[in-house]
Amino acid sequence: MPERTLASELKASVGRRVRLQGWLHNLRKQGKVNFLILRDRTGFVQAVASPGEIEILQGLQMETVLEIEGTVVEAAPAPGGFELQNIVLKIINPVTDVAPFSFHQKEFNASLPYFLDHAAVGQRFPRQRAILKLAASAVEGFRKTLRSLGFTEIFTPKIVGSATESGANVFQIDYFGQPAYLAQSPQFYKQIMVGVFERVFEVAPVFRAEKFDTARHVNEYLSLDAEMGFIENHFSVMDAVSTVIRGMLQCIRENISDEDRQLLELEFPAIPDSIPWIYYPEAQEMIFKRYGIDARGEPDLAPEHEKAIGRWAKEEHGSDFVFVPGYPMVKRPFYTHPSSEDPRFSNSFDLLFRGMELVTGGQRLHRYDDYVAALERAHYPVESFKEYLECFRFGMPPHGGFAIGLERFVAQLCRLDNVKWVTLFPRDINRLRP
RNA sequence: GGGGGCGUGGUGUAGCUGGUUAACACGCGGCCCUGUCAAGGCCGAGACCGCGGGUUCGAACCCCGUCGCUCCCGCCA
Repeated sequence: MPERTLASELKASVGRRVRLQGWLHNLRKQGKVNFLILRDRTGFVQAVASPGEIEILQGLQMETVLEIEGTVVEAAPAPGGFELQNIVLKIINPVTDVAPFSFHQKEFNASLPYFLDHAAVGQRFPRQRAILKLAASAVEGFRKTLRSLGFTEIFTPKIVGSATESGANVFQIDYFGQPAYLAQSPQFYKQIMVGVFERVFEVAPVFRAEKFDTARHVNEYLSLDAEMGFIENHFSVMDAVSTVIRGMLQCIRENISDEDRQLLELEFPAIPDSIPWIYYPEAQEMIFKRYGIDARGEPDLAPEHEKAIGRWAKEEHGSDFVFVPGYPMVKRPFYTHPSSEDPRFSNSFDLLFRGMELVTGGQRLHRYDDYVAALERAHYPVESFKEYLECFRFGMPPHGGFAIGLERFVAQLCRLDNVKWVTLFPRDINRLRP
């Protein structure tokens, strides 16, 4: 009995008797000649069968797990040019119920809520597999690029004793009788680790107890975090972000198959050698003058403003990405480093991707006294940040970092209308399962 | 915390200026077909139109309530 052959290896096995295993993806019965499509992790294989050869499938449904033994034949009319003939089928695990989806349909005709209810099966859709594979490549690119820049990967706790930023928006849990929280961000830990490795990154979920129900929020998402020491200012961090984004796109480009690329109708984004940037107040002036949207003086950008800035970047600079540095301090967390020119504004930035906020980053405070002052200004008790602040008493270099929302990156890249298509089993305001 | 939209066979939708056999596509079952590839053709099963109440001679279609889903704003990745 030959070893298992994969769909992708068919070409190399012409003329040989092979054995494939996978799922019954489709069965086109047409009398004397029938076509059976088997799906495995590498793709699809067509097998030609006589009525007698598929008799065993009587009463069975799609997604039945099968073994097909057959002879590989080069056949011009077969998809891909190769197919199996003279087959012998063996049922590995029969399916008798009708699946909630028909995966072989060209059109993806499932609504998001129905899809999510049946995501345990729905993720088998070729389109979903393509999305998830792309997400994996994005993360691989993130890791690869940062490692090449001298960053060390770290793993920080997700159960924490105090809230990172405001105290609101955290999930509280019962930790052996005392209150604990799910980490909203690895912020403190990655800063601490700058004192150890200078440059660190982490790929991990973060938890946000925000009661939002929008196409771009989920309550648990994958945050691609990085933090680096010995920087000049936030522009040093922006340079790193540019390199990382480019590395992620490059890795996706290298790994994606032509089939997946077509399936997703993937359009690689326009990313010039230097990603354009526009200062926060200038961005507000610009969208007022250019698009008549008045957000001047407002401390934050609304989605509408981000879309306008994204449009401007595309029209003026041919870029799907645009940095907006210089957000007002009032809207940024206490550890944010103020601008040396105007302390009302910060050395922090957002990166917009096709008009959506994708990355937030910036320079952090690095002197102990500055932290104490910042915490007092924000009316936070210094005491509860004591352990976090300890590292700043023993020498921290000027540093900064950023966080990329993976789901948003992939959703924007694939032009999906909701990040939940990208999130394997999304946790949202009213969905805790599957 | 505010605001909008939707809720029709298993799925995705049409019907919604009220009129009584609720339509289409996919899926499902049967039959036909020796080259399909979103196979095709014919036949068939399957929804009393989220739920409750109201208006009316008559409601999937109008009104009220309720539940569910979804999206937007606040926030943010």
